Amino acid sequence: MAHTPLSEGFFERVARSDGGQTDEQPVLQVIGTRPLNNGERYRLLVSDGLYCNPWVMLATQLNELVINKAIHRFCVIKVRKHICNVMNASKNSDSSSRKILILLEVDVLHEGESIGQIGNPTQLNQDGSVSAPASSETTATTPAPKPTTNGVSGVKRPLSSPNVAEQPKPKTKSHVAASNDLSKETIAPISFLSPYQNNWVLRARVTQKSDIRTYSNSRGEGKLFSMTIADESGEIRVTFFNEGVDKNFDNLEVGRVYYIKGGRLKAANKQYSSVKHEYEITGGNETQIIPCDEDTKDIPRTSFNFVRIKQIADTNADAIIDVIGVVKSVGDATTFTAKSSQREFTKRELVLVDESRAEINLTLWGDTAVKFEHADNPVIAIKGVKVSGFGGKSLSTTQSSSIFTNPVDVPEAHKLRGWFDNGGRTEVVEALTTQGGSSGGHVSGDLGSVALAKLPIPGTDARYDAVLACPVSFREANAVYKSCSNKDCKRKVQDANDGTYLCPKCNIPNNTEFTYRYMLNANVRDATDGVWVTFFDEQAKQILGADAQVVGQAFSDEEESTAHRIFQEALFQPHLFKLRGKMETYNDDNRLKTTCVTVQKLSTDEQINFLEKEIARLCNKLNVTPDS
DNA sequence: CCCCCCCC
Repeated sequence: MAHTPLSEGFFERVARSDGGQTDEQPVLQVIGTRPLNNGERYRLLVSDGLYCNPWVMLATQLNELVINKAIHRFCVIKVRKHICNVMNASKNSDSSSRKILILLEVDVLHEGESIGQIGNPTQLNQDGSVSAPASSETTATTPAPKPTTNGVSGVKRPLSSPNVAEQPKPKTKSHVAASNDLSKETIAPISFLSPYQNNWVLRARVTQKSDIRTYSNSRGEGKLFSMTIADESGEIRVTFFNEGVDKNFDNLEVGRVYYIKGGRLKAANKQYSSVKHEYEITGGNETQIIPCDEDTKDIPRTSFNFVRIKQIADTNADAIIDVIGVVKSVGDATTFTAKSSQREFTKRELVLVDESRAEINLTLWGDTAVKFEHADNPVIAIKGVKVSGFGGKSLSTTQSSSIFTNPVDVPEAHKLRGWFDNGGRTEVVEALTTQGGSSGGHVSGDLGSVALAKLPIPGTDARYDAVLACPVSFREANAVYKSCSNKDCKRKVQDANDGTYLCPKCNIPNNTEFTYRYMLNANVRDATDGVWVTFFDEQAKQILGADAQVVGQAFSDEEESTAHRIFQEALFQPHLFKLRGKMETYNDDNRLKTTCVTVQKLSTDEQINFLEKEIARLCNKLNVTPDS
């Protein structure tokens, strides 16, 4: 079948050019495709008729072409736009630099089936170089390449075209290097790593390094640290244990480039890491790490996968993500004792904001919390921070989080700096974390209005809603009850009508004492609706401004008017109520029961602030910008 | 081989 002629010799011209850039728009044939990182991007085996080049990647925006099979085996393409990434294995050895072509714009000229393979192309050298003019097919006289078990680069793993991939490759350069000179070995791109390859050597920058952590479990105890390394192709997490910690921790520096050879690959558990790679490396005795002090400009300095703050609203709790934001406010470091474990903790709360018009609370822990003293609104980038469901959504550092303050190599940091200093500072944005959170449990659903707080809850979980509302009516008569006088017992006592009160729980005989406590039903209303809410002692006392003893005594003394005045004065006072909604079955009826968890009296400024944030939230939801 | 990461 007739087809457009291939641009014969194109790969040879690329190989022989400086930097690999040509002005050509070559016509090429795709011999095979292979997904990398679970289809995150595609690597192609491509022929120009004379040479077959495995170092071709499809730009991710063109993934669709492979997925919908527009690009498949033996199809002929015209490359409208491409770039060439040169990865230097060694500065002093041009022949060992590898040129990776990334196809940016592609037209598919012919489907593949009816064409078949065009010509009999020769595989390029493993480092992407050309040994001899393709016209002189003298491959038999050139030294054989290292056996494919070498696996240095991933080339040996057949793409979808074994007949081509397994052809003997012409080779002029030996890749057997002295073990202490990794720089002479062929370098594998990180994104190509898989457990099916051995003997790889990476040239990668350490972009993040954790502290050393010890652990103790049923299998014993030990210590470990992990780091993220990156090259132009991607990033991967590397973990060292025990002796590996002693051997490597002090020698590894964040920001520096190393040759790394040897280590076991295993599936990465995404649950614990934000690093984008299907696998991770476990270092062992065989692992060699040697600093690369040559020109390393080609290796990226950072490897973040930032999630915009607004996007965290839709991110599951417990996810580990990378975040960048301006520190809008910094709390003090505080130390407290956890009730459950009696252990002492130090934490510090920050508020992070970004251009997505959203802000979120971030809790730092331990040493990180103590040392974080930046009052001047720095930009911080965090690699590996945990999303928490507390108070809506919040963030919490873990021992493997790394914080980069005002990072110079992160373009987003400069953009954020500019945004914050030119108006962002005073912009009203949506708060993903309700101030102070709710008292435990998980928060879901919308925050902000009584109408939303009244919606039934599917399932059995509780829902927490923060509303700015006023009490408009009280059930005064049943506002207080006589409770057990025992400290911390809130049970209602039975009045024996002989001056003694029996608590069914504490069972103190002939107890003449009791304590008045509130269990107050109030109708709480905002512009959207009203809802009946139960207030227990502490919260009721806050809105009424009087102890239950005062109200109880007034009722008991038949001075209802005294009690009534207390209720009257509490009407229509705006508060920020945290409401807890839970479905309850009552007479076969499934209805929402609402109790008040916290009460906060708001100043006028605070009320305005709350309403502005609520407007910002709604605008974010509708994707509109509020008129100022 | 970790992966607990804390509290309201």
